[in-house]
Amino acid sequence: MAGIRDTANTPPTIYDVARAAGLSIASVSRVLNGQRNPREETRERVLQAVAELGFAPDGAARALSARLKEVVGVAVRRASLVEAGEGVFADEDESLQFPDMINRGMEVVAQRRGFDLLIRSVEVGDHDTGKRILSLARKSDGLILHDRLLDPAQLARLSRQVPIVTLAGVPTETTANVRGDNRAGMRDLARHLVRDHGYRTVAYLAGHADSPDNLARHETLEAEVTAAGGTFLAGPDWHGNYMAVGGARVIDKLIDARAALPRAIACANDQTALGVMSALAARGIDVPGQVAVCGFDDIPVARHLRPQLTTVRQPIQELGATAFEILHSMISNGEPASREVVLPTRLILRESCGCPPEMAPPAWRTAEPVAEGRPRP
Amino acid sequence: MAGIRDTANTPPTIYDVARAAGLSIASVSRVLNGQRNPREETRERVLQAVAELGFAPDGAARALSARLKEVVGVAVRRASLVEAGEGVFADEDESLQFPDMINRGMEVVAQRRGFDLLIRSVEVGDHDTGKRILSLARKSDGLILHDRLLDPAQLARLSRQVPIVTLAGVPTETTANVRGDNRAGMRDLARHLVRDHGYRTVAYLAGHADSPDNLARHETLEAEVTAAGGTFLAGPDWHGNYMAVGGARVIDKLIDARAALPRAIACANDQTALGVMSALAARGIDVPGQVAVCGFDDIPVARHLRPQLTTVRQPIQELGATAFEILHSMISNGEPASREVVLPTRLILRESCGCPPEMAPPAWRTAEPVAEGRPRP
DNA sequence: CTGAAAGCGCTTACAG
DNA sequence: CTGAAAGCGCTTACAG
Repeated sequence: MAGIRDTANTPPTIYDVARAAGLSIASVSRVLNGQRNPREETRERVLQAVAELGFAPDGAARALSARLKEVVGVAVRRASLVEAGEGVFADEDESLQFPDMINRGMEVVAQRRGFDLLIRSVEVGDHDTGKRILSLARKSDGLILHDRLLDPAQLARLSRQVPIVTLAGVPTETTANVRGDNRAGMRDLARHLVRDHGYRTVAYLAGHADSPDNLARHETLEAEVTAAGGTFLAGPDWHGNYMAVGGARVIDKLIDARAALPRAIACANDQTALGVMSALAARGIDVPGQVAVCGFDDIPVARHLRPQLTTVRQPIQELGATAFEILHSMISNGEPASREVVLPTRLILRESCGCPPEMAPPAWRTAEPVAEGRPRP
Repeated sequence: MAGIRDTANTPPTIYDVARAAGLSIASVSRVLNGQRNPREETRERVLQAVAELGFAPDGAARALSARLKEVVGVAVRRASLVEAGEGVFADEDESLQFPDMINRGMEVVAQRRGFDLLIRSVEVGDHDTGKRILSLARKSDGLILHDRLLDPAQLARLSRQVPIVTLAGVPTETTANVRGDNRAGMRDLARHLVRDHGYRTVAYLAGHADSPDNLARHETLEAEVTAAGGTFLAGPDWHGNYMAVGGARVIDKLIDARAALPRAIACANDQTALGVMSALAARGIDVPGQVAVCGFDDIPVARHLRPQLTTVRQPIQELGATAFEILHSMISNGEPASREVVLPTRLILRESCGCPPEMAPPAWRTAEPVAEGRPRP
């Protein structure tokens, strides 16, 4: 009962402040929120009482009364056990750098507006996914959804009640979407592989089948490769899940089945490429000598892999920052500043496609890396 | 005014449910919270109304009334511009894998208890750091603090009002701390470098000076190296900041000053080692041939670096999970299940210390990696 | 077992 | 400019 923390030592309320300042709670509230213009003396007395008591308003009470929580709910997909591999504590995939960096981008701009991020992971396919997202929504002023967490009907229903921005979806009548320019990015990559390196057989190792980004990357790569007269590989044998294990599994199966590998593999994202390179290395297959491997995203590890990963850079933190800003506009104005935002991507050539090693220091050591971003045949 | 979202289409309240079910709001609340045992018919009517309306209780109202927000505030340190380097959008350091993985570990166990994480970054040294953390506390039921965010006096004061668990501090009368076993981990690493590899000069590239973890690692390394008759280097020239830029800067300065480099450098954490290896590579210095480099943490990228990074593994996600569980015990019982938890660490030998390449597949592809964790001279 | 009412700690019209 | 009062949407004694 007598805990360490003095149970009587509960945080002060606005009533305590009012009493200490000899004023009403209304005056305290006004001073604290900068409403009207209180007399200088009133101001000072309030501020002094606040400082002495160490007062800060209770978030719940404030939210209930002001009808604003200053909280944005962020739902991230948690890999089901089936996807992540059996019995393995998949450290590697638990480190989803892409979503983590997006969240960081959101957080930075959220601070400026006085908002915080309420993070919740949801296991997709769970029958109560809808409920889990709804309850997250009721703890926040709006939602940012990573991945495809809800089916279109659920999304349509929920988005009529609460502002929602998606990060891996498509704009709808009631939701906004933020993404990178998949087609431009994949087009640049495809042309580099086919024209600059002359690869004739190129495969696409897919991400989630229900992901519009995945679809766009797939279609663009296919179009470019076939337009150039090359052979394009994709389909059931090439289905990954945006995670390293997914990429590794595809390669393992292919090799076990003694299938011929393509000259180049473009992966749905960097995490997948990481798994692919690892699986190839385990079989003694040289990258890029025998098989070239490329990713998408340019997560920070990409340049530290062996070989360094050629990829398409997305402005990851800006993706998050933009998603927050759009959501914020929906929360404050009732409608989004924009219904769809597409951020530019950029081809980053490193070793894994067959280009020479990158000699420049990593990007974080120089203002503008010189060796990156220009095609080197 | 007429936004896309029907402004009238506001989420249903418990009154709407009560009306639809022909019952009082008290009954609705009881059914929803499983209090007492309502009549079966009552239950059903409520549940049906809830489903039809898509009702979920407002988080703020629930929190205010129940005196429980089911939210845990997580404060992470944001690098100041000075630390992160001038004018650089430090992507690399913005991807702080260690804290992100800790948060993920917290999040997973938090879900089981119905809690969510409210994430806020705070710039340390900011004069209003205390206020920022206080206001975060008032939006949550308790706080988990990464890094040293508050000075002891601030911490003591705040922790009397709200449950706090630290992750890089020391236990106090009112707070609990969770950490890895720094001494055991560093001792194993030190002995490996000195005894197995026979290195005679070893430096410690420090993290934040105010970090107890940093201090313990420093002291242990120094004790082991000198006990073995080796030369130990540390001090002002070797001050990093737990980030890649910090490690790189130390190396750059040393080389610019034409200082002799030690045979081995043990870094305060992996992120620092990453910067060190990058700086050495840029100067054409071979790792581990000329200088051995080791880290601490074993973040997921460590095994993908070039050379693969030898390091001390901390159970990163368990660190987060444990911090949450302790905090939860403080929230529900008024006092912590334990005031200090020390989790075991484990030496992971890879290439950067001079050991042969790791041939086993990465940990996430096997249940228990065979080639790791045993000293190989 | 159920309902009417109080109360959680704020903000904000409404008077004065 | 300031205060008394209502109200935000719930939960929970308290009656019945």
